[in-house]
Amino acid sequence: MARPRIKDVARLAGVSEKTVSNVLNDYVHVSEATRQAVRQAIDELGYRVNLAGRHLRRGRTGILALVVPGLAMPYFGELADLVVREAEQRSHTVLVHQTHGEGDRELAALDGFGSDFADGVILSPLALTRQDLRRRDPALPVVLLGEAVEQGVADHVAIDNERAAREATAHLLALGRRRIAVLGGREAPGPGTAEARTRGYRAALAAAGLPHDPALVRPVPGFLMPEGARAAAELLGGPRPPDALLCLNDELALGALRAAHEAGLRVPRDIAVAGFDDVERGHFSVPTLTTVSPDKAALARLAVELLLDRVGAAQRTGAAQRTGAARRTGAAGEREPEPPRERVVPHRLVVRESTGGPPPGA
Amino acid sequence: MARPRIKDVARLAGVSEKTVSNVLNDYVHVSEATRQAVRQAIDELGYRVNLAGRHLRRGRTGILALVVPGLAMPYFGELADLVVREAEQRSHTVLVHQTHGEGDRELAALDGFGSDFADGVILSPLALTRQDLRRRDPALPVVLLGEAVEQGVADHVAIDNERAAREATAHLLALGRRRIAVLGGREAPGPGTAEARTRGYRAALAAAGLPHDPALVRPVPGFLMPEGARAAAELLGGPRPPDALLCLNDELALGALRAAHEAGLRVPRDIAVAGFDDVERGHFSVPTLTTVSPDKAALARLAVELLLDRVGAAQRTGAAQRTGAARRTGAAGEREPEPPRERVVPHRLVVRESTGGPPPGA
DNA sequence: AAGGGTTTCTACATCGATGTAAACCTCTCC
DNA sequence: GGAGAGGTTTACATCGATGTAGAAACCCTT
Repeated sequence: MARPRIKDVARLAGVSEKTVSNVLNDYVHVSEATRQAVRQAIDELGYRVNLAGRHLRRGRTGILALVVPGLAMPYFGELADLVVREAEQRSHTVLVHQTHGEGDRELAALDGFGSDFADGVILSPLALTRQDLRRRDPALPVVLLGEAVEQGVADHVAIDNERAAREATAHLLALGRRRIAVLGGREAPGPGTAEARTRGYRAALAAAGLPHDPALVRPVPGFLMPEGARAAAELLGGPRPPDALLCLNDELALGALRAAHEAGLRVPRDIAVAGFDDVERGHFSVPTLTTVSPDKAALARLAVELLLDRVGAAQRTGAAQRTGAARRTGAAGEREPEPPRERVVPHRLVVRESTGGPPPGA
Repeated sequence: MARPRIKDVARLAGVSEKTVSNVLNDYVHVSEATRQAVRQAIDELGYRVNLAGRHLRRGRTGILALVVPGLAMPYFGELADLVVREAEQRSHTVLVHQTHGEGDRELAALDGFGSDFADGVILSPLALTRQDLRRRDPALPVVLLGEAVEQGVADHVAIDNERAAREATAHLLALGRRRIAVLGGREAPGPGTAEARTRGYRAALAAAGLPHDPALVRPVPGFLMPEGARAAAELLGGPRPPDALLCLNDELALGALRAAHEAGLRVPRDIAVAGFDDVERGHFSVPTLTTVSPDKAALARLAVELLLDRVGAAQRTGAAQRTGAARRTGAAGEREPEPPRERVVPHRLVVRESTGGPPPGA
């Protein structure tokens, strides 16, 4: 009637509970005969292991937390899709949290719920500082996406943002554009996706021997479409309008396309527009969007891979620390953790109509 | 050093473990003095309850599963955003699963992992049959979104799809359009979002005394942008092209806008386009998109509300069945479950440029 | 001051699965 | 034939929190 327990399976198969557990966990020293008997009892009862019990005993949940600004943003929706698939392939489940860009929520992910439910956290931070990351519970495996923080504090996966921005800017320059604005750009030094991309932009300008006009670097608070539309409208309606917009994500770029349309400008004739992220809508916008396309699948794969690797390591030392044996001998689990790893994911510039690329059919 | 347990708090505060537990759970009969002492010990040690232990004991995880076709689809991304927020407000966490429209994955959500991790499941099914739902474990609380299955099998939240489609069609008719195609339409009888919307479409035609041309009902496999583009291209390039496209979601509609553009047609002059879902992208497309806007926040709120209500009920009976008391008296927990509830969420037709609405600034 | 009723608190068992250590086999080989 | 090796199985303790039942402390009443 009620959901069967290991005890019930054991009784039916005429063996001990531990033997059932051994079968469940593919322990080698179980005779074929017993294994069969247990398997049959399991099938007969429709037994499925209870994760609460296993979790309590093992200290692992099989859940990974994915912490992103928001699923309503297509880039993160697409990314979450891939992370969920990837985790699934490795028999893990994904718990999604949204930060809405708020720093304390990012923090909470690191020491709050993170360790409660999840074996590890994949975090796409916007506001975290280096300090925050230093102060985190070192027992919780973390992988960072994007580059909102300095390197060397945790495993980290991202594209080479500076190079990508340089290439995109160079592409616009090669089209003959000379006043290129950066939507979402930020001049501040140090880490941060926006900062890195802005550096790449300036490097490209410098390489072309062009002067830098600070008025063309336009920060935005949230990297959303409305902000892109507004910022673009202001720039395009201003005294010395740009002839190209390098938008630091596709949301901003799609907003900018709309703004250009409303301003009665033709894209790319009057104004060229490029973005970052290669979200699917950019393939179908009018015009289609030139963009820096990160290898999102690789990003997701690497993030999950690095994380599970850490989880495994934490498990091994943690388990050792816990067992009586290790406790007795003392020094067992005190291995130093591996140093943080950096992984760079490939990207490519996809040229579409918004910077003079061919129509999709061509 | 290691993470503190209730035992440690109890020792430090000089009380029993149960008293600590009582403080943690706001049990009333704890003197103010002890409460303070325990609180202080908790703070001092930085204690946080271990969810594995609690889960095992209580039989509840505080996790809700959200099962959708895919997060890469903006509608489900936006919906997931809202569900996560809503669950958070009620101190629950959301686990996301993707079905990619595959029926067995939807099934797995109902009897597989669903009950493993989650207290309940919010499911947006595409392929499930009534049978599938009947056969599910009745102990697992489920709320269905959209209308892929007949009513009466589980709690269910959706807009009135038939009426919505009727209104949208009526709007197109009022513009003078006479050949209205349905992208994603399906003529099959019975349940299903596409079927309901197609019925609404036909009802509107009938009400206007117009004939029905089956060639104008164009099914699509996955409701994605490329499919919308392709289907629209074929219709628009066909022998008797339509003068309006009722697209059964915004993805299809955005794809159709692109196809119209490539066919050299002006929207809405040559062809009017309307969608469903009101994804944010439609506010910024060129032209902006007329769409049926469901009250997504209400959808998310109701779904979580209904689900938690069921979870609470299941908990009460389940708990009763488990305790010695109930087991002895026998008949305690055998209350019949509440019958399935239907909730209709409001929607409205938002008229934008793609059917002749005003530009956003106006 | 005894009795009845609360409040406050604790000892213990329990949720389900698995690690440990040791018992029990079976077989080999001297 | 008995020691030894190694495979197979089991009893028991354990992970951390909480429900139960009842003891202990307290309060009020008559």
